[in-house]
Amino acid sequence: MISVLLAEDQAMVRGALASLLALEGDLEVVAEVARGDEVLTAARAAEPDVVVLDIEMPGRSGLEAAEDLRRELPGTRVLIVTTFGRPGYLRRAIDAGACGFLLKDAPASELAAAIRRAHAGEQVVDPGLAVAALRDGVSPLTAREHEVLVSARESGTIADLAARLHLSPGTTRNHLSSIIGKLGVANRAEAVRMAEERGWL
Amino acid sequence: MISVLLAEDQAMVRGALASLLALEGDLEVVAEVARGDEVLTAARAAEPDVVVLDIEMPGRSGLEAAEDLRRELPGTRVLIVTTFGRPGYLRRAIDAGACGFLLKDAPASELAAAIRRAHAGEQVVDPGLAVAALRDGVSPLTAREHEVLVSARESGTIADLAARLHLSPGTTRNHLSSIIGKLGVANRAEAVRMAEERGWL
DNA sequence: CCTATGTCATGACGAATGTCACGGGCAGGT
DNA sequence: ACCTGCCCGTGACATTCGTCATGACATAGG
Repeated sequence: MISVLLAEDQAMVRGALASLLALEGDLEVVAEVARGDEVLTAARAAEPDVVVLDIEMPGRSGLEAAEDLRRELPGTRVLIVTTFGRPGYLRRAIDAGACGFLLKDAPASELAAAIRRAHAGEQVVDPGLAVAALRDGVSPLTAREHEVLVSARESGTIADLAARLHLSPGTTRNHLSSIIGKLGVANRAEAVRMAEERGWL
Repeated sequence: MISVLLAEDQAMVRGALASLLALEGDLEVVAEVARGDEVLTAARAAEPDVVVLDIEMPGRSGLEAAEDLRRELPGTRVLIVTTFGRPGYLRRAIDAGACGFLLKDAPASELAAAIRRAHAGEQVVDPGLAVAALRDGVSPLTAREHEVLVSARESGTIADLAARLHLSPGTTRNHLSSIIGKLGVANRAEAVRMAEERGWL
């Protein structure tokens, strides 16, 4: 019997996945959470064999939760299941110690199969996504540039951005210019879009 | 016995929802599709009582598919189930003749309940979302402005945008200026963000 | 018929943006 | 000690962007 912790923010999807797994004789959903920051405590309490993590969740992303688990509960296997086939997500998932990376585009039957393989210690990764991750490489941005771009996503003018980052406007523009150059785009708007779709945000 | 057509692009979610509905004794999933442009033909073939539509789908959005169904198969009940609680989505869903509007944030048990109520001829709408739709009102943009904003979402500079729309750069800027004014924002980037989160895209 | 509204266009103005050159400070590695 | 890379800042420059005034044309309504 393989015990499973399910972390997924959308209640309807979570419930549906649970009922899907309930059909399998050898799987048992022992806990469900809706937020990334509830994963660790729930995992401590339920001691599941495998944790299935969505990425986009309130509180804490699935990738961060995966790091928590590796640090605090190294025995548990982690399986990332997400909507978005962002190459950067896959890379970060592997860096965070995940055993597998599955897309919600995959047929429903694959979830149970992936859980079994993860439990057996195998790595489960979508092959097409793996080559995309290799092609796009790692983010070329420095840590600071990353911060700047993240803030730039949700703040209009440069003055706002500079104020939020406690920077001079000139420095802010220099960072943005560097980002734009590295990404080979024309605007900071396009830089944000590219970084988002690559999973570099 | 209520027959259901399930339209949802993510295979895993679709399969999970199907297995969820299979647990209910009075519901039967008679067809599943992954694309919006397959809904109509599948509905003609399967003649379901209720059609459950996701909004974001390739080929044709769930909202467009709902209009098709009302026009071609007026007897079928339509239930929209979506990730995003955009007020504009709700409004457009109602305009398209949908009987219900459900969020994937809602508990899984509500799906079956909503299907039954839709089949019984009732309207199923999230109350909080309804007031939000009333508060935000309809999109203030003209048809042309709407097009401009849609294109602006995925094209960097104004010159690109003008070329794509076969417009003069000056005209393009005027349209954008008008949009920005109506939406009360500062950038076209912010205009895009606001229109997206309101469901006006 | 007149008016309001939307579309398209031009030109001009100020503000915001992206680029570049330059310099100082601070870490890590050779 | 030296070099390299990153961070922070300044100032100047050209381009882009948002705004405004203005005008032409078409359509729909009173």
